[in-house]
Amino acid sequence: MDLMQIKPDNVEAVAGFLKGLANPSRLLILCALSQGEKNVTELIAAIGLPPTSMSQHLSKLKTEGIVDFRREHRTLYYFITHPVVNEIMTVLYGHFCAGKG
Amino acid sequence: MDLMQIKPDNVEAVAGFLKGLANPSRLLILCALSQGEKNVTELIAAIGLPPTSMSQHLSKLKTEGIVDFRREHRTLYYFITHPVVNEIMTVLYGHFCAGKG
DNA sequence: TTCACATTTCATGTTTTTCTTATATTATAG
DNA sequence: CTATAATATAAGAAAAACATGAAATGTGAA
Repeated sequence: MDLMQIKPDNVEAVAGFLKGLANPSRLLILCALSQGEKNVTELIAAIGLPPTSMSQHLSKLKTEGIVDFRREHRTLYYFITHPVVNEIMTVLYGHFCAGKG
Repeated sequence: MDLMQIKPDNVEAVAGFLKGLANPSRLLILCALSQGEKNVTELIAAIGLPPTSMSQHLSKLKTEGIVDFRREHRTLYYFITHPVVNEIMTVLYGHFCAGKG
């Protein structure tokens, strides 16, 4: 059973992806986006983060290829692009949150 | 579909867990341990990390509850304890490594 | 054009991570 | 008890992440 061996070539990419996820604010952002796309103002309202901070977190998520956005007039709608995000979030939810309230 | 909403109370714990994983050296350590327990010397040989660095990474993994060890004479055998680790590694492998060599 | 809105970028300070070197602990052998 | 092997802890500096406030960008409205 050798299925989960990550190749050395890929290790940096995987670590970068995980770093993208490994922050409380970004996890909340991804939870919000897992329900569907949201614009920055909506995310700020939902999570209670200063606009500047929100923008930087979104930028980091975008750099890692985890989210992308589409523009509609002045408004940017962010959405999850990385297909593995929902899988991982589901696994995490199942372990950390299920059966706790 | 609200399955992957992580509660605010748990967000710090989840982020901490992900930070434990989000490092190239620690991913390689976990890959090695996913094949079964290994002692520190074996891990050093397998991954090529200075002993001090290895010890510190193992310590961090232990702090996050991701690994534990058992002692046998002078030798400490580390193993993965956190049940969600293998699930996550499998998801990551499937996305980042499968079909690439 | 001028103004306001939505969002980003820049600059800066603080905290966290990571690496490195040196020292310490623990267990076994002699 | 002394020496050595296996591993951990301490302490330092360098690098990355994070938060904050000020200024800038791009878009649409008047």
